[in-house]
Order: sequence, then structure tokens, then C-alpha cells
Amino acid sequence: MNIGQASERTKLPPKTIRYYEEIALVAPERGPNGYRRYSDKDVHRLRFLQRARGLGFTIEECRLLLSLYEDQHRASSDVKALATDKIQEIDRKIKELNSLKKTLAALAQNCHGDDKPDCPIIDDLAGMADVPVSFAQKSAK
Amino acid sequence: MNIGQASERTKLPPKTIRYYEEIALVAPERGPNGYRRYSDKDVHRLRFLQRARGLGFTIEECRLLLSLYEDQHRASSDVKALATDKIQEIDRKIKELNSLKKTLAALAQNCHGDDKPDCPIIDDLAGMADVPVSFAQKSAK
DNA sequence: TATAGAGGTTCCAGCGGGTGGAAGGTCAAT
DNA sequence: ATTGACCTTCCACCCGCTGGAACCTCTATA
Repeated sequence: MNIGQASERTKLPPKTIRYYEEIALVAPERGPNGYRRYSDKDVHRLRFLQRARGLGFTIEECRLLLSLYEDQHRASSDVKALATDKIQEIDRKIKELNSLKKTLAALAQNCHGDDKPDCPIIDDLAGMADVPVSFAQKSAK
Repeated sequence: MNIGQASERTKLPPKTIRYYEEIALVAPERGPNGYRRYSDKDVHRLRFLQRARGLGFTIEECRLLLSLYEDQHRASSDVKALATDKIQEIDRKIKELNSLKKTLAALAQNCHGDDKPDCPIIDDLAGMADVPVSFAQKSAK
């Protein structure tokens, strides 16, 4: 099938599918007209990628997962390790976002939000806050 | 002061400070030797940026915040709106991450994690899961 | 005064993960 | 024969920096 159909079946935009080929995640054949021809196996790979990406795995992790997938002798513990690492990463992000939210919420609550110029949010950003919110902000990597 | 000192005082790397100049967020003077010279006001702006970025505002939002900061007649409601928008955005992200985590955790739990090849994570990614986890995964934008 | 080292400058390239658009080739239906 | 949908390649851009090369300038010491 052509790229359009592969796109429909995988829910990946054609551009993305071509990009995945460029970075050697998938290698469809070519028809005599130069069109890419996707086998069911290719579509399968693409769907695998679509899911893994949707789960937050990076491209490189996806590459690893694919190779594990294709390795009949791989240990399922390898895959589990990758998954639990990812879970921890997600947990870290959630924590970071929660702390950010707290800070912003505290600021917003102190802001009367009318059409007068006094604004504790701005004051805090400018480093002249009189609201009791501490800002030892670590850079959001 | 030179860029190194400005860097120390703002906790922003020199590269970042130069970048902020390139995108016109700050405009230090130049000494006769071509070195950038940062006034206290510049450092103040940079610190403002450092905090706003740390709170998850994008560069463009920072630009807006700065202009609001410098507008004596701005309405504090404008700033509050920006902050509450950001809070909602953070909330959305947290929700998305939580659902991701749930999915991954369910998979990892079903994975025995030994050195035998059966692996429900891989099976699920490959779309042949027999674990009861549903995957109408929306692409993580 | 020569020199070393720390700091400054510019410019170019790359990260991840695509996305947009232009210019052109191909196919099926009218 | 023409339209329009689909396909191709290529190049540039998004964000927010970051790394590195090549070079300039300042200060301290031998």
C-alpha cells in the first residue's frame, strides 16, 4: 500500500512516516514509480512506534524496544526495566509540575485581577514580592 | 558589569543571556572593547526572565509579561489571566502524565521481568496484547 | 616585556521530533 | 486532454538553548 493508506492505518501523518524512514526506523520497498510500498509488517512496525511514542518513549527508546521486540531471545526484564525507568521519569515530571502549579496558584490567588495596576505576580517575577511565596526556582530542564 | 558577572547574578548561563539578546529580550550596552555591559536594570530583566521561565512561561509569554511589567497602566487581570491559563495547561499535562503512568504501570505489573522472552509490554506495543489494558492512546502533543 | 590564562567576541551547527511549503512526477476518472 | 488527488524530493523552520571553533582582550606574574 502507499503512504496515504499506511498513514490512515497507523494514524501517523505521512510526513512523520517519511521521517521515520529517514532515521531508519522503517524501510519500505519502492514501486517502479518510486512510490513507497508498505507491507503489513511495515504498518505493524509503524503502529508499534505510534504506541510507544504515545507512551512517551523517545525515538531512541523506541528503536531499542523495536530491537528487543525482534529479538526472540531478549529478556522481558530488559523491557520491564525500560518501562519502570519511564514511570519514574513520569513521576518526576508530575512532581515538578505540581510544585510549579502550587507556586502559580498561590500567586494567582493573591492577585485581585482587576483593572488596577498592582499585581503580585508581576511583583514576584520582578523580585519585589510582598507575598509569602518562596522562589528558589530550579530551572525546568 | 560583564556577562560573566551578570551570569552569576541571574544564574543564567552566558550563552542563554546572549541568546536572550539575540531575540531582543534584553539589550545591554557595549563597552569600547566590544564587551557587553549589563546595568542593574538589565540584570533585573534577566532575573525576571529567569523566574518566569522557571515557572514554565514560554519565551513569548515572557516577552508579554515583560511588556505588562513595564506598562504602568496594565490591568492586573491581564497577568492573572496568563497565570490561570498556565495553571490549566499544567493541569492538562499532569492529567496526561498520570494516564500515561497508569498505562505503563499496568503493563509493567503484568510483565514478570525474568529472562524468558514473554513480555506483555512488547506484546501490547505490537498490538497483540492479552492483558486487559485499553490503548486508545492519543498522541502526546 | 613576554606570556599564560581567564574571560570576552562571533559564527555555525546540532539537539528532538517533527512540520510546512515549493516544485515537480504519477495516477484514475471524467 | 485535463483535472485533482496523491506521491516524490528538498530545504527551511519551530523551541530554547548548547557546544565548539577561531579569534580578541584583559590582568597577573616571571
